[in-house]
Amino acid sequence: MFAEDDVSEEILEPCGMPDHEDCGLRLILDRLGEKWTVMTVAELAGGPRRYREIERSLTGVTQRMLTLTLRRLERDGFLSRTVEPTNPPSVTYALTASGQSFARMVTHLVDWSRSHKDTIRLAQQDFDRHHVG
Amino acid sequence: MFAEDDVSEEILEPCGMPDHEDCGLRLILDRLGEKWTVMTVAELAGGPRRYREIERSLTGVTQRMLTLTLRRLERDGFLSRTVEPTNPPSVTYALTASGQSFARMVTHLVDWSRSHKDTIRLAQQDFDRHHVG
DNA sequence: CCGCATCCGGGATGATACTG
DNA sequence: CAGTATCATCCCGGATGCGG
Repeated sequence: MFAEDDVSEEILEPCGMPDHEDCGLRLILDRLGEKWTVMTVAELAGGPRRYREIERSLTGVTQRMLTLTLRRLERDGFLSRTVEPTNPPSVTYALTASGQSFARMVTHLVDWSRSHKDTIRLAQQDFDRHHVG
Repeated sequence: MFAEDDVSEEILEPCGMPDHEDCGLRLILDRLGEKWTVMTVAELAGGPRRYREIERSLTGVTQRMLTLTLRRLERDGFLSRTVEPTNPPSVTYALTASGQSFARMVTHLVDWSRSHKDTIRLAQQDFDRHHVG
């Protein structure tokens, strides 16, 4: 996938512009741009997890940001939140069908990143050499 | 592609965490999260463009943001910048091979967004109804 | 035409403390 | 355990003006 063959003047939708609002790409891009979204989805792709488990797996996340991230993913319908009214309480998060589809799309991104990161980093180093020294 | 079938506990790389820095996903996510990246790449996917042409096609972009966006894409090796030393100067931008691959990956995102935006918007409306009254 | 420099506001993120 | 509340901070992005 993501072969290096010709692109043949393929026209992308300039989503986000007045004429193309309905593509909904910004919805996804904004969510992807947030710092903890991908890692959270990645963790939940391994199966349902409790709040504390997710927190431990996301090194450096604060409770505030984790809660915000989970709320937004829940709002998008990507994950479900199940509360066990025990004491102490237990809250379990799990990907929905939509969330699993989202997770699979993220996998494409990860694959693409992995196979291009070296090229990109080299290009950046070249650029930086030519534009400072 | 992006079928709704089972996800079978697929494990995503939690890129960005200490143990997984090398996946390079943040490189891409940060770039995608920026406001004008996708539209710029989309415009250039239609062929080489001059600065002024890109500016006109990106409704609402400021010169500052367009220049920043182009610089960062150039730094990543996604586009080339060719200066014609005429008067007034003429600068042409074009996708590189790497940039065309990037553009194709973006197309996947666009396709996914388009086919899920309704579901997502509905989920958001449901959530908002249940969480405000 | 193609930029760069400067100032500034707002949203995303982080730190810390507190609660049922 | 699973959050909420408050304050501090950083950076993206917009507005504006100048320069080659």
